[in-house]
Amino acid sequence: MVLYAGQGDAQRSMSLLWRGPDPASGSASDRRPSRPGPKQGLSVDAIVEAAVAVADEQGMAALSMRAVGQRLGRTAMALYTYVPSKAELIDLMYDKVLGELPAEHDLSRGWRAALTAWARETRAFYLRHPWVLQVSQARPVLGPNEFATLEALARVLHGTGLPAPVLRGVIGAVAQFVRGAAQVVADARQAARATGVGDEEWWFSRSPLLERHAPDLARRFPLVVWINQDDPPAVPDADDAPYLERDAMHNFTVGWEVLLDGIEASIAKHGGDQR
Amino acid sequence: MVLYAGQGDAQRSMSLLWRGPDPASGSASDRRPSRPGPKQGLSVDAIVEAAVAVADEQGMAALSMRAVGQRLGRTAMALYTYVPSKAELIDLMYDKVLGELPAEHDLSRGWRAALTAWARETRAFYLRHPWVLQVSQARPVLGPNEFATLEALARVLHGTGLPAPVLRGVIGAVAQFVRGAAQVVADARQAARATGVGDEEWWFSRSPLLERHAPDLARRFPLVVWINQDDPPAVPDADDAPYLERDAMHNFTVGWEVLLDGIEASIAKHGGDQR
DNA sequence: CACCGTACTTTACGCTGTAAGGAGTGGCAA
DNA sequence: TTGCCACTCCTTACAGCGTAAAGTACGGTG
Repeated sequence: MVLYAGQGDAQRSMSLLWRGPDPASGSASDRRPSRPGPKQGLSVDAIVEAAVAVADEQGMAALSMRAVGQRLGRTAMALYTYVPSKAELIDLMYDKVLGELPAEHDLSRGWRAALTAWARETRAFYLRHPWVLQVSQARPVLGPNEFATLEALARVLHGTGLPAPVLRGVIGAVAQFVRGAAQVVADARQAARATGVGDEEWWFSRSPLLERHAPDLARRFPLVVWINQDDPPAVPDADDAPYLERDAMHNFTVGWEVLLDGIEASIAKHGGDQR
Repeated sequence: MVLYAGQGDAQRSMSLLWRGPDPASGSASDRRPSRPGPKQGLSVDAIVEAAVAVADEQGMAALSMRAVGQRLGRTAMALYTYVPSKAELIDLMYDKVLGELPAEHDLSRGWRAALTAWARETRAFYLRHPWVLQVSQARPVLGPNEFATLEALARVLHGTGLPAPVLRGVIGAVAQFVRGAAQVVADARQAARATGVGDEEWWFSRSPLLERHAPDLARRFPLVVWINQDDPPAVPDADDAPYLERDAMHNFTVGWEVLLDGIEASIAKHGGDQR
């Protein structure tokens, strides 16, 4: 078996992700208690925390090594003493914030209620840390909190008695739905902040232009017009939310109901042997 | 009503998106038939086509004005004669490739079959142009093909008789599911190409490290282990597909079934008055 | 006290989108 | 025919990015 590139970095990456509690600084495993030279003024934890703050406040695009360094009163290059590269820093950020999600859910009122609570928490989490949505889904980070959140979701659905391969598909669908729904809202907020133009004003400025360039819209795309014929019914949680967000909240609740009913049908089909 | 920034660009953007057939070059509306100065060596269409080619071949990250210019034998700045900025170019790319999607679907065998055909086509489309997944969802481009694809999807589901607000939610869920499922595969391919490490080798290099740093995985996260206990059943379309992609295909079919059953339940609830 | 490993800094490279200004082309009015 | 000038396309420039390379200053250990 030939070993490919990325192996050395994987070493560093794994020990950073799984490093134990951090008494003062550095990682517990590869750090001698005393060493020559100046004292360490930073720590991996401090750097990750600062990076999360930058990303939360200014978005993933503004997350630069220089920006993180500046927040800590250092240059960009100082960070490379603690973290091998920006990619590993993002992995650490990702696994750290995943720790905010609860590991347990109340199953006493059935899986539908528990899964809905999970969805609401996860949605709120994504909107609190919208940059998480830009972390690639392709290869898992394999950090402790990533495993913990997956375990928590699996625990909610395990009681349905669905066989493992089906459960994998259901978990994927559910996770993707919440992620996608949050993405739309996060993108909209990002756009509003980046351009300084809110959704409502944006639409008011586009609408007459569309009318001019495509006056026959209603004839060419009758169903698009029909679908948007009326405002969404009020949604309890989002009375004060701006334009697009109220719409997004409505779509979220409708789509979520569809998904839950679909899971119910799947349980009926594949035999839920437990309650 | 105060008009905000972005208005002037919106003008240009709209006339580029909705410009009629392109006899030789330039846009039909704001281009006089003859003009002083050197002949135009490029055209908006040629630039958009070249940009799509670059993005298809090298990914969104490699799409630079210099790269597009080079493919056309010009410098980056030459493009600015035809296109106001990179943002508008991406809008044009997006609306152009959306034109590849079919506008009609065979409804003779019911909405389930038609919607499934739609999903397969859309998934294949995303994998053909993975960069499309990185175009922001927040604010629609309002181009002709964007309307056309939405109309096509609405037409498939209109026959269910679902009321408009519910249909909006269903359309959103369906579109998000396909987009998310394609995203995972696209990200994986991108990662494999960028790092030169395939999924299988990647896992083989990570697995022993994980074992070393977290030897109690099975005890801490029993359901994560249980869920992945066995290989996914073979899926017809993806026998030759690599590792992760076969898994992704399985999840896609399972999740899709869940979604279809959920829509069925929604029709039963909200009264499908048509067939 | 000298040594030398360490924390951190400065400098540098090639990349990005695009503003600014310059060069050469060619239709049209004088 | 000449000169104008709108036009296409070019070169140059700037501030920003991740990070390699080299330099500086600190301080525990021989």
